[in-house]
Amino acid sequence: MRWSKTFIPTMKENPSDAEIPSHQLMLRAGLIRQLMAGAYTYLPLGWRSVRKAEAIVRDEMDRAGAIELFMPALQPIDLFEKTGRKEAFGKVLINFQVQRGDRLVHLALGPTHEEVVTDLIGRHLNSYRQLPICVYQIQTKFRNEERPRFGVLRTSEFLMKDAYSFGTSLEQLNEVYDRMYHAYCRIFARCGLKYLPVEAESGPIGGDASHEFMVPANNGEDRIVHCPACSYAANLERAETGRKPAVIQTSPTAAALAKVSTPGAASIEQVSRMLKCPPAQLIKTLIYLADGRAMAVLIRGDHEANEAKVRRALNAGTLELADEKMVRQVTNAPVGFAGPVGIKCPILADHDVAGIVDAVTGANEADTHLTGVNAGRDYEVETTYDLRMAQSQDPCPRCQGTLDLVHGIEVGHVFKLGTKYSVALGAEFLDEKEQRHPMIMGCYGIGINRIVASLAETSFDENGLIWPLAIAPYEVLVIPLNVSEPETMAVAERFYAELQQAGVDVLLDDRDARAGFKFKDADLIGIPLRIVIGGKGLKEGHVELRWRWDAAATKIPVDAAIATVKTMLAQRKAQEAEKVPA
RNA sequence: CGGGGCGUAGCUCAGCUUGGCUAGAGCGUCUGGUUUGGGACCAGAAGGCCGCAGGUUCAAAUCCUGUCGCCCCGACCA
Repeated sequence: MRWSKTFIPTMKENPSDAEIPSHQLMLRAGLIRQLMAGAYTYLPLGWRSVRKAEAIVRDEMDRAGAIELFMPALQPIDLFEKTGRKEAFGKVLINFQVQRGDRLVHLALGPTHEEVVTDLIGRHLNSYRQLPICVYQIQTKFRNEERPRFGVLRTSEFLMKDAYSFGTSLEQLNEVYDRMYHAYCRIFARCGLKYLPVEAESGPIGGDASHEFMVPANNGEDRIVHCPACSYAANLERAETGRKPAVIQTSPTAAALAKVSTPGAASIEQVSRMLKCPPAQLIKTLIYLADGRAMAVLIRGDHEANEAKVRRALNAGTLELADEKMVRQVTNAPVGFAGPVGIKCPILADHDVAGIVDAVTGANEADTHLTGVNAGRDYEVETTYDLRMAQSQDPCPRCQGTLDLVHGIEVGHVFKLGTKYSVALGAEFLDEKEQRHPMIMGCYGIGINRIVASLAETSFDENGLIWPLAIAPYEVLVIPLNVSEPETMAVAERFYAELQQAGVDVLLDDRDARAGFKFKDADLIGIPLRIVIGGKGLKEGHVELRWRWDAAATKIPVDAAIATVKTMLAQRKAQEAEKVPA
């Protein structure tokens, strides 16, 4: 492509409403333009990168045995009512009524396609002989994001690869799941991303039923813990810690229990300020309803409870914070003054709670707290549990290492669904014994735009983007220094034609602009290999080749240049391919 | 949905506090010339419903009310 014939609106200055690198660079490099909050146009350069990511995803899905199809974004609302997801999605589901003849049709724009695909497969596949099957599509999804942000990272309309597997058994599910997991590793590696598969909340099936694929990035919205020693990784909701149950014994130096008046101080922060003690000295007493029964959960004041862990520790089906009435019932006090001493419900304590000497807790009495509270003496717990969110520096649950807390961008998710949708929509099969069973499903998503955005977010320098060969809009950029010099242009045109013939994605900067100007643009849009033609170099018979990530260019004789470029590209591709798991 | 910020030229922003002549600058664009290896220089030009609506006033980019949009923090995110 000739630069003068395409559309690459680069910008020297940062638009004021872009704050994170990927957003700024994608705008400045002419990859995207915003239409409204949460909706972006992909300009020619950006779209080429998206298409390359899409091609890699498609290639690997096919390789993993998934079958491509294409479902409508328009869906009847009834399907979402049948699965209960109209309520579950709430306002996120874009849906509306349209007039059709004399009636109204209620439609939704697909936020994902479990309903449609389950309905489809359930209608047409009925026998265990036809299973397992895994289908996928690459398609625009719609979600009315409450708060779109970070440029293209969180939008209301986005390109997603979504795959769905249907099988007759958990074994079949696990087999597809593993294949998808492996395909995902290959996809992200081929895209040149540094990625981390992390354990995620797994819903009804339990176990290792869900993994998110994360790209570590400072501006990522998700938080993940990661052990550099053993590569354990999990998202924050899921992350275990390697802390051990505390030995419950009262310190010999323990102070006496004392009541203090704390009028109006109902939060950790208020109490800590009023009593001039650090939050870590306080015990947060949260009253939960576990399957309808009240339960006091003790967490150190500076920590955050993890409800999923509490639910697992209790083996409870449902867990919710108790309302004010229930809190009054078990504590005889308004919300904010609960404590373990004398409380009228069972107690569940986090590991870090029992070791606090002379803790401060609510006194189960309005406007009053207790000091000198010690486990074993003032309240009883048999053992302690891992009930809080993991933190940086926590011990690793799998090895002797310590955990890091990093931010990440979720680019993919594999999930064992089970039978939730097949039961709701009647997708059943007959087994060998002519018995009817719901199909066992898995779903597997990849945010295509996020692949491109997370590269932009993690691969750049002060001059602009740095694309890996696999996702770069063009592989090679040919820059004639001076387009009005016939000798220069003759070489540039020849290179351009020969590279095109060789199947190389090449962009020719044929603009009549100064060299420095072209160099700045070249660095900004980040094409991996740059060929500079003209000036003294050409008179001496050579051109310059430079990788975007290298500091200096190499001089190559004009006649050897094309062969060298081909070799360099081949070598680089081989290098990038080395990182892809077999 | 709670909190905060911002809407003036394609982009970045000044002007608004304390109302007053024809609304400014830099970058970009166009024309001509000089230049030509890291976003050049000179001369000239075009480009504005000062987000929108209403109000106050002799007079509004500026003050008031409403509204729309965008950004950020938080809540939310199968």
